[in-house]
Amino acid sequence: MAEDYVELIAELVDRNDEARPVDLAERLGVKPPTVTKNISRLVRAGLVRRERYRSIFLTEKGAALADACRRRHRTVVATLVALGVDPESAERDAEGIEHHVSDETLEAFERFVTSCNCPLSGMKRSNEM
Amino acid sequence: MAEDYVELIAELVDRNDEARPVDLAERLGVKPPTVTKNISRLVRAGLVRRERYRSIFLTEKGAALADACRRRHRTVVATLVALGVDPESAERDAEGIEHHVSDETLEAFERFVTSCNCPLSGMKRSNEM
DNA sequence: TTTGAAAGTTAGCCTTGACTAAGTTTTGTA
DNA sequence: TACAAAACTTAGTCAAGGCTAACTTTCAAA
Repeated sequence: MAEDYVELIAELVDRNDEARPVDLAERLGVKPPTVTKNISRLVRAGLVRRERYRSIFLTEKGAALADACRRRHRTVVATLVALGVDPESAERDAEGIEHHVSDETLEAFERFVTSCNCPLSGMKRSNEM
Repeated sequence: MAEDYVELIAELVDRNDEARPVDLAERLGVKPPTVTKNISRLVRAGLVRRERYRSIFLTEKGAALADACRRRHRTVVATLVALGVDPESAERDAEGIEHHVSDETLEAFERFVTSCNCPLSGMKRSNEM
């Protein structure tokens, strides 16, 4: 849960200079009270800071986690695409897959996408039957 | 949850001709009461049948789900290995990843592992730097 | 054949992550 | 500037999935 939240908060702050609970709720497909409750957990975990009725921002620790998550997310998406998955499905599946990718597997993914010199469509052509 | 259970029940029945709660608990890393409760949910879902104090077996519906899960599991593991992940990590990561692999992504994985004619070590050699 | 240990179940509790309903604060606009 | 709508929070509920403690059933060995 924490990973999805900090990843999205980082994205929203990048884009809008703030992360509002209402936008988090919309993007995560949950209702605002759920966001309030989960943000409280992230505050307790030292990942975000917040003032009541105000937007949410990452702490340094939260920002570090978000960076790692976003990097891993991009690697998973790139790997799926390189394997021939269309970008929309890749994006959707990566959302779930990324939380189960160990450091070791992530490194293998990185080696793989780096070794294909075709950043977006990947090895598609050479893997098709 | 259901997928992990039916997959494991199928494996245990294959190996021992029955799936005992105590073995399920051990393999899933949970306590026996947790298994009892979850098996009740699977009975409600029509995936397994059970008599009190007896072993657990899959219904036809459960067996079909188990087959699909085991096939998908093998494909995910094979894909990770082909990507250069060592077999132990691949097995571990697949356990979590498999639940987030859509049909479309699964097909891409199948095309990929089929296109490498090296079933176990995969494209490792050609992907190494 | 009895009996004790192993296996299984029940009851009750906890946390997580979702929800609705209802209240409070903020904010844009008339 | 006042006030209605939007945003946010609080309170209370629920299901899933975990646990321990305590009870019942099964089974094997003496």
